[in-house]
Amino acid sequence: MARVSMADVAAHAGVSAQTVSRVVNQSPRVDPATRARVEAAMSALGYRMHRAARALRTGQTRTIGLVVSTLASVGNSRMLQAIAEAAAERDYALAIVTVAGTRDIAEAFSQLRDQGVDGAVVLNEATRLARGAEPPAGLRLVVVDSPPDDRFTIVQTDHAGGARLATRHLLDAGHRTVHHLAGPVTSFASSERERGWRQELAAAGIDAPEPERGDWTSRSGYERGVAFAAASAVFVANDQMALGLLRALADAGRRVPEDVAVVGFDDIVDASEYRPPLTTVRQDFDVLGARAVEVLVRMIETDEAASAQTIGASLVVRDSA
Amino acid sequence: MARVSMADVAAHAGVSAQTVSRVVNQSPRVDPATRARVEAAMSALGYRMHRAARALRTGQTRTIGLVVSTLASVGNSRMLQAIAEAAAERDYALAIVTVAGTRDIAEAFSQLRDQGVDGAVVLNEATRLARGAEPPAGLRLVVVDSPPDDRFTIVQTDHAGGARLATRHLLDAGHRTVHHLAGPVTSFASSERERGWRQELAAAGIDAPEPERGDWTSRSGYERGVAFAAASAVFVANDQMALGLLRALADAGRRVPEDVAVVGFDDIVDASEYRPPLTTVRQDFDVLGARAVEVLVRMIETDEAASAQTIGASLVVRDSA
DNA sequence: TTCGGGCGTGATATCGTCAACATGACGACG
DNA sequence: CGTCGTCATGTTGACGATATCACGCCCGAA
Repeated sequence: MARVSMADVAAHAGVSAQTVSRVVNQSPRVDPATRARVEAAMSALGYRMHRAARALRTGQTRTIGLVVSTLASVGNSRMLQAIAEAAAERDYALAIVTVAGTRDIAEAFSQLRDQGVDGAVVLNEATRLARGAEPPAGLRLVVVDSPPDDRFTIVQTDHAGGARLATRHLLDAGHRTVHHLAGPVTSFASSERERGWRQELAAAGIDAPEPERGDWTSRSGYERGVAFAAASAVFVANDQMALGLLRALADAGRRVPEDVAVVGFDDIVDASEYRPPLTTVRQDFDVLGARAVEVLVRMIETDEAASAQTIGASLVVRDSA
Repeated sequence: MARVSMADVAAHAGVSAQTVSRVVNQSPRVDPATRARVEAAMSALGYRMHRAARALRTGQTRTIGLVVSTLASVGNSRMLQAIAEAAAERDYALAIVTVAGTRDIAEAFSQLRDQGVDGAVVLNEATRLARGAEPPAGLRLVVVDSPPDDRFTIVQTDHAGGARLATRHLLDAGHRTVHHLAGPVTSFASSERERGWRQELAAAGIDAPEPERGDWTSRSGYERGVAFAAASAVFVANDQMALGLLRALADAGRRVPEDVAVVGFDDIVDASEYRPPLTTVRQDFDVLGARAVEVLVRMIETDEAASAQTIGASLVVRDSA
């Protein structure tokens, strides 16, 4: 019943433990016949690597951390799933660290260091990162959606480009201007989307109206929604706020899309069942998550810096605009 | 820059490494003065435990695994967050393992074993668990929402009770019967909710109409929704399907709640912004997740079996019924 | 023939921690 | 006053893997 170690496998195969190690680590310096014998012994005994032992010796845990503030946002959940799968594919374990209200980013870093992760993906903490704690030296970091920063590598959606697509779509439909319900000022994604919206309006020679600002939740979309009762076109910074806005507009007796056109951002799964089905900008969370892991693992294994990656966003036209 | 080990702390404090170990592990057999000296040395040098080394020696990784099939469901995301926080509070690391299409539960167990977790929480895999792989011997398991099974401990919401609340609410409003849009047959939560609905109807002497069946997604709610155009009251097995149903009813020219009353299940954050705001049964995901971790950690640390736990559900009355 | 070098393999030391046993000091008790 | 128990602390070895060096062997070049 005891655990099977390399020594057991070695004895069974009539070789030394070191040779077993070489087989496990795919060293080329092993005779094919020996390799086969060792592999047979491994499966006969049901050998499994002892990660802790390897970690102790090599200093690498083959674990990546994920720092996330909230999973209430549908996007974060989707990314988490993509990240979990990408990590598993590469045989890395995934350790989750949450950053809740009082527990701040510094504490998250400390937790990562304690757990000895080889690197970490950070979701949505750009501003806190910038303000707050210095990441522990030597911890490789990939941050999703962050302003440029040379302490880590960035992977992001082309928020501004997506916002331009949305704004353009509304302008092309003949609206004289496009209003905006933005996300919180602390969010990089939010400010990028706002920037794209301004750019596209500017390109059309239109003065941007003052945006409203929510906190990503559908409730805030509803609360800010009254401000748009007189608008004819609104670009909303995410789908969940768009949901609230749709209700606010209905309350105000405005029909969508006849009286007001609405475009969201994210394309979360439920967006197609909003009333009306929401025209929105699709973020490819799966690619984003997979890419973040890919970049991080490359940084860990080659010890080279990686350059920033931007993933395109596309417009999904449904009925709300 | 090298890592600070117990030996370094010991040298700094003028004691042996074993004494440092005793301080770290809160052994009572340490003189208070010595303890203070060691603690001072630890903070002076910035000592951190090396988890891998401890794991190698003790055989315990102080890590719990979380097996989850999908995070697309809002409930799972919420639970994950609660679990992450509860684990961090107890100084356990959390490792995520996903069970995607082809990668089945057996593979998840194998992954857990490789990672050497001390125990695991399994979300929503009751049926696969029952059918499929035997969990590795010695792996302590807490399963959320599962039929009784003596191989693991169960933590669950009182789905049936919640469903009865919903059904009762509709009957009390004067509806002659209550239709049901159920979840997939493979889901324990779904069958429990269906059971509660049937019970409450039976208690009122009403024959249960044949339920429709979706797959938890809002899209399936819309697709099955047409079947309820003639209904006057519908209990939907989760909020996301209710969203789709609301759209289907609107398409059919039916007003909610005037023509049809709808009650959902879960109380996800967006439910209050559905049109109309959704009356639904609230599951306390935070408590559920926290309880799962609490039970699991107790099982790990005391090596005793724990009994099943059921968390109550409550009705949140809004405008849809 | 001799020597250098590549190749497959083995022996040994070590990563940081903790379990088990050892030690020395001191006080209680008969 | 000798013996024994308790307490604080130290010493040793082992957990399972791998880095490093060392060893034979065989082949080709000098």
